[in-house]
Amino acid sequence: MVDIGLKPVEPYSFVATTRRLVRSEKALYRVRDGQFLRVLRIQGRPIPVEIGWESGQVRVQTTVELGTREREILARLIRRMFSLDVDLGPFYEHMKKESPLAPIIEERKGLHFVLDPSLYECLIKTVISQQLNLSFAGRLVYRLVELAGETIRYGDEELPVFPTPEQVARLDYEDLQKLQFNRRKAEYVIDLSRQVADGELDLEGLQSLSDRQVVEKLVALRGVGRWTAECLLLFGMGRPDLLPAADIGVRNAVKKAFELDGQPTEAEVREWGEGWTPWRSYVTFYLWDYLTEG
DNA sequence: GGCCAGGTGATGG
DNA sequence: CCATCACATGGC
Repeated sequence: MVDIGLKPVEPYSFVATTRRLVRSEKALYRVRDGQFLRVLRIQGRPIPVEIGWESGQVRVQTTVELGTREREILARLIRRMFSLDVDLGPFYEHMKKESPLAPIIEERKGLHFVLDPSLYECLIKTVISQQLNLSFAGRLVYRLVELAGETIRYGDEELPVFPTPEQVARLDYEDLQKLQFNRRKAEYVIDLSRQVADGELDLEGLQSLSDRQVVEKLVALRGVGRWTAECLLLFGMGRPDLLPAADIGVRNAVKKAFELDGQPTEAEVREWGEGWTPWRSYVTFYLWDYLTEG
């Protein structure tokens, strides 16, 4: 039995931060009266975890017995995933005179990233999402999880576990084509998983590199372009200053916020974004939220 | 029915 | 080097 309270750096809004999970992460997060339920791997062992908010803290619970070391790892993972140590004060200060973004940002005070628990999971989900509308992409992720991952029982629920690289590496391209992946995407997902499983691709080793070095390493992989590399830096690593300027969502959000007639080009978005340094990831994230949540 | 989705690599000039 | 294209499917 584990019950941990984790205090975030203020300002922090749990409701705003987890809203995205309800909408587009249904494959892996179950919602039960304001609480989130998902399986996290702690030292390779799948642990079902309940995550909620109580009196100013993130409350993490599981009925599974954990040792001291495992509890520490779990606490650290949750702190990283929910960005509990990120101080957004300087971001709000930096953006408060940026018209017309300031009010959009102000409305979302306390909204933080929710990072994926592993870079592998982030990479696979991002590759699957390439060029697809979010709802179809989410369905493909869920089908992959169902096909390749295991499930574990927690109370009266059967919970999906995101597959390991080894589990996906064992699939054939045709298995994913049957799930309505296009041929090339099936190849990307399986080939990348095989490289991770074989130890050719050390994703966690990227953590020590600069943004530029990470992009350089990742775009060398088949199926990974600049957009995917930047998303990994954003949603896998929580790096604060990435601007996926070619991204259709960012461009549509800029169009909406600045009331432009047409979609801005990648170069135009980059030019505007220069003033947002060193917080461009958070601007991106707030723009996506603005676009999807109004 | 056509066009676009939180792109990418293959192809052909 | 740059423009164009296919890719699976769903939503509008």
